Amino acid sequence: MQNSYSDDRLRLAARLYYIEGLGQQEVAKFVKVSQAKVSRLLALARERGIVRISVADYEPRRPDLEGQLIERFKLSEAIVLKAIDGLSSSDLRRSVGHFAAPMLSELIRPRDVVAVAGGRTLHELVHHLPEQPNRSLTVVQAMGSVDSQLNAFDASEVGRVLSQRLGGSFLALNTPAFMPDKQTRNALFNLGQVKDVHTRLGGANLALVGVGTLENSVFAERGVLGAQDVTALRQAGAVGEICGRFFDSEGNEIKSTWCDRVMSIELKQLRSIPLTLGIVSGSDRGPAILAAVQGGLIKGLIIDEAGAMALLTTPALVMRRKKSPRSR
Amino acid sequence: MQNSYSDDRLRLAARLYYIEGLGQQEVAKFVKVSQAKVSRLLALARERGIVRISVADYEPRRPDLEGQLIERFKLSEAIVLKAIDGLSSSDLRRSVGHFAAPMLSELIRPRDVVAVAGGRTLHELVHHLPEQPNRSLTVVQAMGSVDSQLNAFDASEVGRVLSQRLGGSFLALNTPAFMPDKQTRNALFNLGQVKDVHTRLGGANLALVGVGTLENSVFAERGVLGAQDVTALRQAGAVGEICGRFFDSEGNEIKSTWCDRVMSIELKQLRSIPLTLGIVSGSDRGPAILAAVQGGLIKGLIIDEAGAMALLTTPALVMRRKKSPRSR
DNA sequence: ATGCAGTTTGCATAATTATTCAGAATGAAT
DNA sequence: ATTCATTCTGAATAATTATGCAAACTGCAT
Repeated sequence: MQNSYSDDRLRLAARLYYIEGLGQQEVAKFVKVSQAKVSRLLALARERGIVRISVADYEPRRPDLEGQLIERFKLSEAIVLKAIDGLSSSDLRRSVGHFAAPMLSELIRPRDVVAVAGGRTLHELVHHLPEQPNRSLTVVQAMGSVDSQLNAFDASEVGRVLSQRLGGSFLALNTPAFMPDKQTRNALFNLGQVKDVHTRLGGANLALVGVGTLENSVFAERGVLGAQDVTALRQAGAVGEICGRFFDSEGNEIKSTWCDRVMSIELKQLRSIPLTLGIVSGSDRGPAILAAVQGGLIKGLIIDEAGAMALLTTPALVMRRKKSPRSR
Repeated sequence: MQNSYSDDRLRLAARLYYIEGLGQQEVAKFVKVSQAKVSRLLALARERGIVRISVADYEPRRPDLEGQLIERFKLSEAIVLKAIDGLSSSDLRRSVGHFAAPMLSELIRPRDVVAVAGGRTLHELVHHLPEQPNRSLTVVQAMGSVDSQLNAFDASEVGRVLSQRLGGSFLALNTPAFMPDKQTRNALFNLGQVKDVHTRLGGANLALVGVGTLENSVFAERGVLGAQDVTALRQAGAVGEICGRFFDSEGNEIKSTWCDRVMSIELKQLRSIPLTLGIVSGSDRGPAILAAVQGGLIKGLIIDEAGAMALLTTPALVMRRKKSPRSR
C-alpha cells in the first residue's frame, strides 16, 4: 500500500530531471532503478505536487469583443473565443469547443432544464465538457434527428453526451427532424412521448442551439436541403435557420413546406426561454445571427473571434426591435 | 531577428501541452504548425519563463553529520552529501561530484591560489563545476603525474579543468609523481620551473586533495604500488596517503623509498595552508582520514554520507593531540 | 528583379519517454 | 511453510519528443 519511495527520493529524481536537465536514463543511474521506474517516479512526483508546472495565463477569450456584442445587441451573455488564423472550419469548431467548454460548464447550474439542438460546433462543445456528473440536469432534445443513421451531430447525441458529462437525465425526441408531410408530423406530434418532450421544451430555462445559414448547415451538408430548396427559401426571405426552422431578417419563421414538416422546438418557445445560447463558429453567419438576435431567438452567443468580428461588421439593415431584452 | 511568434501563441501552446496534457501532435493542430515547431515553441516558452517548473527542494546534504564532523574533528568545513545505497564506487563518486560541485564553487573565492592534487573523486568534482570563468584563480598542481599516459585523474588534468571552469591560470608541475631515485628527484626539484611551482604551493590559501588508503588509491589502481609495497608501508606504520605521501596514524610522513622519490607538495606545506579540503568518497577510508585530520593535513572534508558515518564510527585509537586546542 | 546571408520551417529520423507485459517480490491468510 | 492475491519491477517495445538537414522564406544590398 505504502509506496516504497520516499518524498526525498522523488525530490531527488525530480530535481535531477527537471532542474538539472538530466535524461531519465541518467537519473536512473543516480537513483539506482530502471528508466521505466524513473518515468513512473516523475509522474508520481507531479501528482503529489512535488513538481509544479505553471504556465503564464493564456486568455482564451476576447473580452473586448464580448463587450461590444453585449452592448450592441443587448445580449445577456457573450463568449468570444480566440482562434488561430487559417484553421479549417472543423479545426475551428474544435478549438472553440475546447475553450468554450469550461465556460459553458459554469453557465449551466445544477438543476437546470436544458433544451439542446444539434450542430457541429455544439457537438464539439459538449464533447469537451469535463466529466463531472454531479448536476442533476434535465436535458431535453429540441429537435429530431436529421438522418436515419445515428449521427454524432444530432441533437440526440449531443443531448445524451451533455447529460452524461454533467449528470442528469436525458429526454429524447425520438423522431426524424423532418417528417414526410404535415399530416404525419401532426399525427406524431400528438403521440404521448413526443408531446411530453414538447411541453418540457417550453419550460426549459436554458437552450443551446446552433445557427445555420441556408448554404452552410447540417441540412445542407447532409443533403437534406438541395440547391433549389435553398433558392426557394431565400426567395421567401429566409436568412438563417435554428433547429430546422427558417427565419427572415427579423427572426420570424418562414412559412414553407419545411415548417410544416419539421419536428422541433417552436421559435415561440425558444423566445420564451430565459437564456438561449447560440453556439456558432465561422465568419459566414453574420446575417443569420443578426436576424436571430433581433428576433429574440437567441439571447447569448458563444462564438469565435473571427465570427464575432464578422457579425459586428454585418450591416444592420433592420435594427428595430420587437420586445425589450429579458433577463434570465 | 524578431521571433515571429507572440507570447500569446507561446502561452497557448504551453497551456495546451503542460496544463491540459495534449500531445505535441495535438497542439500542433491547434496552433497550425508542425510538431517539430511545437517542440521548439515549448522550449522557447520555458526559456522565456512562460512555463515555469518548480521542484520541491531536495536537500543533497546531511547537515547533522556535517555538524558532528565539525564538532568531533574541529574541522572548519564539512560537506556531507547524501547518496543512494548500493551505488558502485564510481557512481558514488559521480553522485558526490555532482552535488558537491556547486558547494565547492561557493567555497572558492575570486583571487584564490588553489593547490590541487589528483584523484578520482576530485576529478568528478571539478568536472561538475559550472562553467563560469570569472574568478581569476591561480591553480597550482600539487603533485606530479602518476602515469606516462595522460590520465583524467591526474592532478594536471584536474587542475587544468578547474582553472578552465572557474577562470584563471594554471601552473603545471611537469614531472612524474614518482622519480626513479632520490638523486634524480632532487636534481629535477632544483629546476627553475619546478622550484617555482613548489614555492607557489607553499603560498596557496586553499588546497584540494584526495585521501587514499594503502589498498585503495590511484597508485594501487594504476599498478604503481604492488602488494609487497603495501605490506612494507603498513609495516612502517602507514595508514593513508595524500599527494603520494604516506603517513602514520598521527599524520606524520613515513620515511621510505617512496618519500624520497615523490614529487609533490610537502605535508609541512599542506599543514600551513589555511584551508585544506579532503575530497573523498567511500566507506573504507576511516582510519586514513582520521589520521590526516589529526595530523592537521586536512582541515575540511567533502564526503558522502556513508563515508562520513564510517569515519564517525572509526575507533579513535590515538586521540592524543600535539597541541592543546582545547580552547573555547 | 537578382543574389546573398541569415532565419525559419517541416520532414525524416534519432533520441527519449511512457507503457505493456511477464515474472519477482511482498504480504495476508491459512 | 504454502497458497493466493496484490503490488512492484525492469526488459522490451510502443509512443512521443527533439534534432539534423535541406528547402523555403525573409530582409537587404545591389
